[in-house]
Amino acid sequence: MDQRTPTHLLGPQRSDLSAIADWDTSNCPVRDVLSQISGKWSMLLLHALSERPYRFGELRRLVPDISQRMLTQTLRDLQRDGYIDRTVFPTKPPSVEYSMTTLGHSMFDALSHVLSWAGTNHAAVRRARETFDASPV
Amino acid sequence: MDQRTPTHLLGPQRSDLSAIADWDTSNCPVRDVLSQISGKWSMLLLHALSERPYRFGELRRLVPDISQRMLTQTLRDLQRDGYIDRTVFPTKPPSVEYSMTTLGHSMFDALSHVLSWAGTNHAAVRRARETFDASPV
DNA sequence: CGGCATCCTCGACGATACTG
DNA sequence: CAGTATCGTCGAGGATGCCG
Repeated sequence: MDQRTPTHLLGPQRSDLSAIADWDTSNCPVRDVLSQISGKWSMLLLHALSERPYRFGELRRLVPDISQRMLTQTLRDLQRDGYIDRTVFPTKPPSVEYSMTTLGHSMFDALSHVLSWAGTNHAAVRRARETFDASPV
Repeated sequence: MDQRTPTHLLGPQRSDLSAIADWDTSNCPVRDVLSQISGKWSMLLLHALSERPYRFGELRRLVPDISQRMLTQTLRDLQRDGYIDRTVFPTKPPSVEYSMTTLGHSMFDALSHVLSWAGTNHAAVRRARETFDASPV
């Protein structure tokens, strides 16, 4: 095969690129999963909830520039995919707590590789960008 | 701190969530990097090029449902960020080869953790989704 | 062959107001 | 407090045609 560790972008068991063709979002596992966590706020919320559970209002204050429409919707999507749990406490007024599931934690662990890469190599990317923009070859 | 390996979503050296506030795309390293590779076609092309270099037309045939406008643009963006190289051979008619850089390979290695997670856990996510949709609590 | 220029669609996301 | 409903914007991406 190949020694480059290029993984299952395709299917679980195929590593050839012969049939990339028919992979729209609906039948490609990778795109199906990633399309949900690549939203504007998903990673921010996942990061927060990876530390400890938060209530709706707490998350709002943590991320002041998120509209509450998107906060609601993003949390719902993350819950739908099984990454976070939503617990309602029948207090008065009601309070709702969001917490990360086991599935969510395992996903975030994988994601953290990319996040830390980004933190480490951000400068290199910015330099590459500047170089490229300087000489529009 | 914390033992959960939640990484530098924030800044290079801070692991508190106290100031998530002022992180728009422009001053958050993670979002700055990820916004470029989370495009519709970026990962597909990165995956292909992680195996071997390809020419423009080859990539078109590999991914038939990409418009050639987006192929050009995505390749340009990846080149701009330093992930791939663009080599023009002055043949007649001209041919252009795209190949992954060292930076690109190191980034793709980090990304591969997420890709393989997606491949492994796609079924679990789909099940969670069905369960959620079944009972709109 | 490997593009670039133009026009258009459509869905993600924002702003605002109202509710149990 | 934790949402839902409605309307509006804006840009990613698609379709088509031309060029060195």
